[in-house]
Amino acid sequence: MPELPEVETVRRGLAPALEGARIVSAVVRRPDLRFPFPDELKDLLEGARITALTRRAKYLLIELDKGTTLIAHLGMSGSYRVHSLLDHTLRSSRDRASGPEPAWSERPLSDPTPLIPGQFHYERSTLGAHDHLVLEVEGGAIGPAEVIYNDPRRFGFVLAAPTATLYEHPFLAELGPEPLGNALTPEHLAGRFAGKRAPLKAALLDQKNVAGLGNIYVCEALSRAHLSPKRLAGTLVTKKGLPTQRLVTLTQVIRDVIGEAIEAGGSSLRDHKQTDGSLGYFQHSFSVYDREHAACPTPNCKGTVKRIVQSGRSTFYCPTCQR
DNA sequence: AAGTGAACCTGAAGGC
DNA sequence: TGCCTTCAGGTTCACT
Repeated sequence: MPELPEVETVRRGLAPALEGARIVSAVVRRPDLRFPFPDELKDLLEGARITALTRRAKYLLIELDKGTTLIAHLGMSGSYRVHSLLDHTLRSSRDRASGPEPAWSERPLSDPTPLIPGQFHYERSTLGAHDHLVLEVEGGAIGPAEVIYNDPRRFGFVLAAPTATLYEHPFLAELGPEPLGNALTPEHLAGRFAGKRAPLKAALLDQKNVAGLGNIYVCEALSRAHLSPKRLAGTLVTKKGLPTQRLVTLTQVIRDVIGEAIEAGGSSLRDHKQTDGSLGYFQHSFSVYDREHAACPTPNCKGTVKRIVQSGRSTFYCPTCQR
């Protein structure tokens, strides 16, 4: 699922449950995802307080008060869901304000001890085969809750790194600038692209050049910039190593696309849901992604969106107006 | 050195 | 219905 806007949406969805919360229990339901889980992950998590929940590129960074930060990646199919364990009365009054009653279970836990004195504790959500990590937390903004990581394809992972040297971790050290940060400039990209013979599609997917773009948003950015995904990256740099006007435009549309997608809650393909079960809606704004044979959305362009394969992945673009 | 393709997994969708 | 193929929002590794 996840490119930068989707991961940022996940982060925002998890923050009310996790930030400032204490992890009451952790269940690790298999020994590994793409990589083995850290040794004693369960012991590391249980009793820890989450002091910050941030994001870098497509990585979620879960900072614990033990001097350790978890580096979590969603791979292609990872998702989190949050299941409130709040008292029935509290949930009812809150949910009445914003929609229909949710179908939570009212059966009490086998352990009748209330999580918080005076509150009733409801049954945990039913777990499926691909629910790999289950955290029970309390003390975040929404109170007691379960946070469950699901990942059918298991391309995602959770690693632990010392907080003090977090950004020296191999997965973070070489990342390019955040698309919405000040470090992403036409000059930066000119420096990265100069002399490069890789097609723009591949150059923008390379996380060392700019962080957080994936197949969707590269296609969308190139469409808006009217640049062919097959054009060589080096052609956007002058002989003196300066950005061309086209590269200035490309830099701006990357910001625009990513910013708009975050505001829309990301893109929901194949029924992917946010942490609260709702859907992002940026997919309705796609210009070209997954729109093969559709009319090109560029004003006055009579072209048709075409699908090609570049380095084994689908690229969607309009050959008429993207040059 | 840099650039391309295969590999890692499961599940959904489409063709026959 | 069922079987087969293809494809999927990512990343790393092994080859030219």
